[in-house]
Amino acid sequence: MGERTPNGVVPEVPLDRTSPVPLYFQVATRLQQLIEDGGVPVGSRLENEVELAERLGVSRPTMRRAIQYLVERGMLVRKRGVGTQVVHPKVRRPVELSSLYDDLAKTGREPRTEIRLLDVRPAPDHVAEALGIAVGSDITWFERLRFASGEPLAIMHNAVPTDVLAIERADLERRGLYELLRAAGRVPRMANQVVGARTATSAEARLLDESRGAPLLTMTRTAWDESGRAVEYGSHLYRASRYSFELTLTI
Amino acid sequence: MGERTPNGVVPEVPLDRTSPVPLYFQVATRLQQLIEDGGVPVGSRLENEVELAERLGVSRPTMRRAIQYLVERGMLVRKRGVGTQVVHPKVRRPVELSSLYDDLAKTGREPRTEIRLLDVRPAPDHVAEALGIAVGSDITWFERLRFASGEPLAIMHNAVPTDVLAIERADLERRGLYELLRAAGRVPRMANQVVGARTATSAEARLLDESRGAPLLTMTRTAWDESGRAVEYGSHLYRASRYSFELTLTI
DNA sequence: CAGGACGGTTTGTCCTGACAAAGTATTGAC
DNA sequence: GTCAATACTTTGTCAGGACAAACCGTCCTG
Repeated sequence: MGERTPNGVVPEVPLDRTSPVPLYFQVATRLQQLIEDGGVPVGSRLENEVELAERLGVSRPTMRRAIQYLVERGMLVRKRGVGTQVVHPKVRRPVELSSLYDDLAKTGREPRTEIRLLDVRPAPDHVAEALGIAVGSDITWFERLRFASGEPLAIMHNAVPTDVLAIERADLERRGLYELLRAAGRVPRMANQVVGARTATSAEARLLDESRGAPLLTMTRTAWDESGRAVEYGSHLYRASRYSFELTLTI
Repeated sequence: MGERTPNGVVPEVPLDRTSPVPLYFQVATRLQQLIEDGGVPVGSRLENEVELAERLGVSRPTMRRAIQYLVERGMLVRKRGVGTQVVHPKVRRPVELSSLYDDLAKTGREPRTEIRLLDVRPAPDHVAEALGIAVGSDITWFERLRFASGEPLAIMHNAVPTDVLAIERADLERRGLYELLRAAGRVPRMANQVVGARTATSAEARLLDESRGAPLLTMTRTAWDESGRAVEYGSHLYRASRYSFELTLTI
């Protein structure tokens, strides 16, 4: 009898079938908690999905969907004929499409923004191309200086098509661009970024409180909303001494 | 009667039920082709999934799975009560976990590698921590200089645990690290990267054919295989004048 | 004419059932 | 003892059906 007993046993889970939260999600969330809290040790094998579904009182497709969800997050690995294993709970979310403002606010680093320029102008060639709009279409163009905890961190140039969102100077000072876009229902869903480096000109150095020739991280980005419409083009400069990009990749 | 006729009509698809390729994947691939070739215009709405399933001769779950696959790739967007829309076919794959060597080879830029150092040593603190192994465990440590089309491009320091893979100098000269890992069955599936910038020291500048103080892109990365085992730690330096990172993000 | 109620459309969730394919372990033959 | 055939376990794929929830447009009422 080839019984391969699993070593990661999932206790019963209280499910709420009246809740608007889908069943598969309730199961997935509970499982994720168990893994993160160490209730199901890393490297252990889960029970097979048929048993699991039966014991938790859900159908196999629902159980599969919950497991699949965690597989996509990189918490579980499945092999046909073998089983489902818990792997490396540290690395989780694929990549976050977040804004600098959000990142700073989340880590309590008091973001502040100084708007150095804001006007409506026809889109120049490279901006129009990046946004996929006609050259000369109206865009709001602005330059911001971003501070964190009182220190300058980045110079940001951005373009937003005027028919996507009318940008007010006052709003932009208090809230991040992405927050404004989200509030207007223009939620960025996809972005293409190019990250590079160069040295600071004297003008840039002065603004960023660095010396001429200091290393800067450059990032240019185009973001689209869920309907595929380009909502933002950005060309940013970060002080390399204070900022770096962190990202998690999965195949 | 509120009939909302779709404007993106999917023609019948020849499906091969004897093929080992899953049905849902055949459907998805065909659909993807149609979108990329412009057969189904961007912005158009697809027929509803029930009809589509019926016409293609598959069940609704299968049809849903095919559509879901393309939604995850960012080619389609669905809204309950509305339908499925084609969006922006340009931006596709989430992120690729590829190696510099592969990238260069693919674009025909003749990668060449010079191994400047290779030995087995106990893992120092920061490497052990990044790899999640005990301090002092044996690793293969090596420094490589990577050329593209005859010009120096990057200085790469890497560590690979000896029990993951025994690295031979000769192999490394002809093939990329990731190719070696894959060949040994240690396929990298997940990676954590931090990208920053700094200026070159004179030693680094000499190697890279730059001048002292030239901007460099820095990248440190830890990669894991599918079982969650750390297979590689890398600390790389790229000439910012010749290299930048490009990535696509989705929520 | 404005605004809410209503109905139709479309995707989302969930279930049961069945067979296929890939690994793993056991068994049996040589 | 070694190796190949076999049985078993586990995940992968697929079908068909049912109801719920969100969205859109229309109609009716005030």
